[in-house]
Amino acid sequence: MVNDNEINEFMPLREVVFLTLRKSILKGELHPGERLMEISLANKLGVSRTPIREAIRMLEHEGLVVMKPRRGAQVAKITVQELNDVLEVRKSLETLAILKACERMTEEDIAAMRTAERNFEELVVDKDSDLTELAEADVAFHDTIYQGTKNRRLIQILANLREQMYRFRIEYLKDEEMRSSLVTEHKAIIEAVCSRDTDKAVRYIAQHIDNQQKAINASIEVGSEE
Amino acid sequence: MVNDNEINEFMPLREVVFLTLRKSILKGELHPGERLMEISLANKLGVSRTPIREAIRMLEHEGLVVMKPRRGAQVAKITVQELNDVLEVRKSLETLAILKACERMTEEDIAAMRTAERNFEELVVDKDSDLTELAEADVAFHDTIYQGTKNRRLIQILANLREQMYRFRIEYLKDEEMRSSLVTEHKAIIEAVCSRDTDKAVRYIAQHIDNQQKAINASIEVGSEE
DNA sequence: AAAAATATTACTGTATACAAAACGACAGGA
DNA sequence: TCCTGTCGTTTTGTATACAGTAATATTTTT
Repeated sequence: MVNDNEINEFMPLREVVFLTLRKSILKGELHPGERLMEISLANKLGVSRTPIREAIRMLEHEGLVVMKPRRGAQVAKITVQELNDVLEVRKSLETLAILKACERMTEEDIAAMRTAERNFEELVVDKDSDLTELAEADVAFHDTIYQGTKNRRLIQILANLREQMYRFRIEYLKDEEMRSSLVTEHKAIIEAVCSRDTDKAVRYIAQHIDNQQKAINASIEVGSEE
Repeated sequence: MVNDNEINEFMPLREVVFLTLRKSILKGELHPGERLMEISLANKLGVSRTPIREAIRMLEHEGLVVMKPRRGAQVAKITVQELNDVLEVRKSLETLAILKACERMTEEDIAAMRTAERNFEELVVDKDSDLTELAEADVAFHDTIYQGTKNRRLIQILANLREQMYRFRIEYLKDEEMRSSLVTEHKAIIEAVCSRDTDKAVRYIAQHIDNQQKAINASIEVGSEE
């Protein structure tokens, strides 16, 4: 069960387990509400319970699993309410981010942003590109903006908030029309940042998030099986 | 995520250890850079290494300790840069919070806010009140505002950001004058929220944070050993 | 046959045991 | 003196053992 995504042989097992479980949750292979049982996970991943438990502590603090006392961990279920809470915070912080990015992005940062956008666009044009790949490209684009803020804490929090919604982002990326409008929005954002036009940038990013919110809320019936 | 302040009989040891260690770090009993050695902690707290390790995983994700590979955990050192990063994010989110609090606070919420403010004021008036107590009262006041937002995620993130700065908050609370100006600012905020005057509220809270930032930066020489 | 009581299982929570890496001290050689 | 290699200690990382509890199955009683 090797999941050496990008990192070396000497990573502690708890990290490997953590990354493996997180990916499984985000990709939906582990369903919300599903119990994470230590022994079976340990067997499946070929490790002992100790690294499993430590990985679960990390996932717990990341909000991807919740603990039921004496019943162990289960994959966190996200309600519409919680999703909108996240989006409310995200909108505020994305606004802060684009503002600071306008101030602080270097020429190299901007070049990286353009490149990321082109990658995303290519995948959108290509009809039969993988959804996961597409999602990652979108993530990469936004990451270039986050990096441009030069604020480590902001980068970290935004990455975490995004993660909470990953499952649903994949959902709405299925919509063909949505994808091309994403490209348009990205380009508008790039232009605003390039000309250091903070007002415009803030407006575009707000719209971008609002559109996401609408799309996500539309694509959700969900909510509330215990 | 973990906010059970009630230490009952049935709380897992990892929680007890987590709370204990966190308090020690925040109160400065464990100094930045100090190593957290599992066996000695286990002996000191009268438990085995397992709950210690799980608590450390939680502290790690909370940002209060950092892991050095194969060297274990040490108390996180915070640089001026990081502090300002945190404050930048905090300012944005405190603004969001006061805005939503204006919208959503019930009469009970407002009553709780007033009560918390009175408690804080009493401690300020009392010349020989404990600094820790004072800090907790300030925390309690702001918590009433956070609660008023009805946004769980926002509450959680703000609480975490505040925690990162706790050590320095205690520092600047030592200043006599600072304390009374805090009372004034709190009262202004309360009035703004009561009259649902979002503009005023946002202005006051921004000023409140700015003052904190100035005070903290002034009270810091620090920065950069190792 | 239904409900209550009891045994059984399965899992978590905690402690302990073991392996291997990192650090420090000391000795020997250039 | 300085380098270097080895040994012993300390400490982490991981595995396993044990205890207690919640859930489930089974038996008993009515």
